[in-house]
Parts: sequence; C-alpha cells; structure tokens
Amino acid sequence: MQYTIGELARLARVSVRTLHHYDEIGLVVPAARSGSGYRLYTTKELERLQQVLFFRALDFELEDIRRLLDDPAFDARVALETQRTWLRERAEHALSLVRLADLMDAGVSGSDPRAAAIAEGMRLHIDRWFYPCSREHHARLGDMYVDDARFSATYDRIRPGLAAYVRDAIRANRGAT
Amino acid sequence: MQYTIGELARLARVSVRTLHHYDEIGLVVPAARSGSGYRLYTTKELERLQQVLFFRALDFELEDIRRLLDDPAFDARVALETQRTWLRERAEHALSLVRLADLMDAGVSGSDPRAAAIAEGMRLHIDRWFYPCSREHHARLGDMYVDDARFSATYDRIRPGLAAYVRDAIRANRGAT
DNA sequence: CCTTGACCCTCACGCGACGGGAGGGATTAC
DNA sequence: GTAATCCCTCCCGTCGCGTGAGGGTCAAGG
Repeated sequence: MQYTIGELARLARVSVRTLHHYDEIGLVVPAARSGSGYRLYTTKELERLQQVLFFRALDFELEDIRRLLDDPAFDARVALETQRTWLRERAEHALSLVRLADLMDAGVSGSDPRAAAIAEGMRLHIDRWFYPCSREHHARLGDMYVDDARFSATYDRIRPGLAAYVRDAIRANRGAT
Repeated sequence: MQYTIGELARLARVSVRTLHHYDEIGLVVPAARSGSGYRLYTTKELERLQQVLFFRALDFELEDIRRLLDDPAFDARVALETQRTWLRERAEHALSLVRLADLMDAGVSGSDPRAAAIAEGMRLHIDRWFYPCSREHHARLGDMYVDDARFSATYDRIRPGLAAYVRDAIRANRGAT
C-alpha cells in the first residue's frame, strides 16, 4: 500500500508540514519519490510514524526518538524510566508553582491593592484546584487514585504550616534587604 | 546606589545576556548609560527585576509581565486566573504522561518492547486513557505530590492493580479489533 | 483541449527566552 | 605599560513545527 503525504497525514492525524519536518531531520523518510518529486510512503513508514508519535506523546525529543528507533542497542526500557523521572519532576515543578501561588496568598495580606487582588485570585484558585471532584471519573477509574477523606486531610494539614513558613520567609527576606 | 550590568546580574542571579534581553524588549531598562555606553541600573531597577523574576517563576510570558507591571489598567486578577488554568493543565498533562509511561512499563514487561508493545501501548493510550481522562481527576491526583511519602505509599498500593487493569484492557482491545 | 481545484514541491521567516561567540572598546589592578 | 576583566553591539542557533510565497502536478468536468 502506498500513500501520498496528505493521505499519511490524515491517517496519522498530523500536519503535512510535520511530515515535511520529519523528512528533513531524517525521522520518517518516504520510501520513494514519484517522477514529479512527490513523497511516497508505505505501511512501513506509517508504522514508524505511529511509534514516533507515541514517544512524542511522552514528550521525548525528536532526536532522541530517532536514536531510540534506529539504534538497536538503545535500551527502550531505560529510556522510558528516564523519561518517567523527567515527567514526574515536571509535575512536581508545576505543583511547586501552585505552592508559590499559595505563598503569594499568605504574603500579600497587607496594603497594595494589586497584591490584594492577586491574593483574592489565588484563594479562588485554591478552592477550585484542591476541592472539586469528578464523580464520573471516580466511577470510571474506581478508587485507584482517589480517596476523598485522605485528600482533604492532607491539604488541611499542610495549609497552616505553609502559611507560617511563608510569613517567616517573608520576614527573613525583609530583614536581609 | 548604582550597579553595572554585571553587578545587577550577580545580585539577581541572572545572566548578563538576560539583562540585555530584558533591555531589548523594554522589560527592565537601565536608568542611564555611562559616557562609554555602559548600562547603569539603580535599586529601582533591581526591585523591578525582582518582580519580573517572581512572575517569571510562575511561568508568565515576558510580554505579559511587562503589561502587568506597566499598565495600571491591566487586570492582574484575570491574568492570574489564566495563568492558574495554564499551570494546572500543565501539571495534569505531565501526570497523564507519567501514567502513560507506567502503562508502557506494564505492557512491555513481556515480549519485544519495540514492536508489539509499543503499538498496543499506543492504541491503549489513545483509546482508553488519553482522551477520556478528565482534567479534574488529574488535578486530584496531582495533590498527592504535596506529600511525597504518602504519595509513594498510595502509588505502590495501586500499582499492581494498575498493571492488571492494563493487561485486561489490552486483551479487551485485541478482541475489539 | 482547457480550466478548475485540490494536491504537491521547495525555500524561508517566525515564535520565546535567551546562549554563545565574534570583534572590538573601556576600566581597573598591579 | 599591560594584562585581566569588564562592557558594548550585532547576529546566528535552539525546538518543533505554523504559515505563508511562489510555483509545478494531477484528476475530473465542460
């Protein structure tokens, strides 16, 4: 079976430009060219593209994907483990930013109206972020991850300590400057 | 108090190049230039830079930071609301990828990681997990990272069940196609 | 046979937040 | 005096494509 670039793009739900790019960097190269220069792909390239897209979904860099698929000595399992660590760090970072938002909440309880507005918004955020729950997916996934009581308890336990930490940090910072 | 660009860079722990960049885009502009063209900053600019770095830590775009600091009519609350949504989605996404990596790990443990498992993982990824998983659910999952020990415990507890679920899903998926 | 529209091609610039280097002048310390 | 260290202004590179510009190719219908 042969595909033109547009057909392959529709099949894999990527843009034609993306396939151009993958050709340029040697990630997914067409099996042949037609007389008039059209790229011609076969099911082999479709499969390869699927693999690429899978790893791309895990936020691998394209260059790493190329090595992973081309080098038979490359250990896929190790790569996955590395990537998972990576992703977990990213999640933690994002969540640390949420904590930073908490920091603002506790820190700017004073004078500046802009800061006050920010604090307001942050509080709103916290309520939306930590408390709501989706019953639909609670049902779908069962109680694999979700445990309401424990969840609330964790947050309630952390929050006062966090506020205290923030106040101290701010005082320390003020003293230093 | 006056600072050269290098001094300010050390104080704020950013690179000189970063300060060049912030000057170029009008985000932190030096108070004056010396006769020989050196950038001269005062404590005012240092304070502004601190604010910039704070919002940068929340992953605001520089252009948004500029508007936020310069335009008194700019609605900080709306900006923060947008930003929170953003951050939340990022955390959710990263966590969904962690789970996807887990799926791979579970699916790969048997045969050849390259071909079959990847294809199955991909299908599973698309059909069963990636699209239907709700954002709210991910958000709740995210909170577990607030407490590392507890999260680990939870994670270890659910992991065998997850692997089993994956195997079943793969079988079911095979039957369907 | 000719046109129309859908497809395909190759450049090549643009993004965001800088990193890094080239090529040169200024200042400071000894 | 001179060497080390600072500073300046371009300007190209990153990463994964999006989005044109400017132009060939192909199947179908009049």
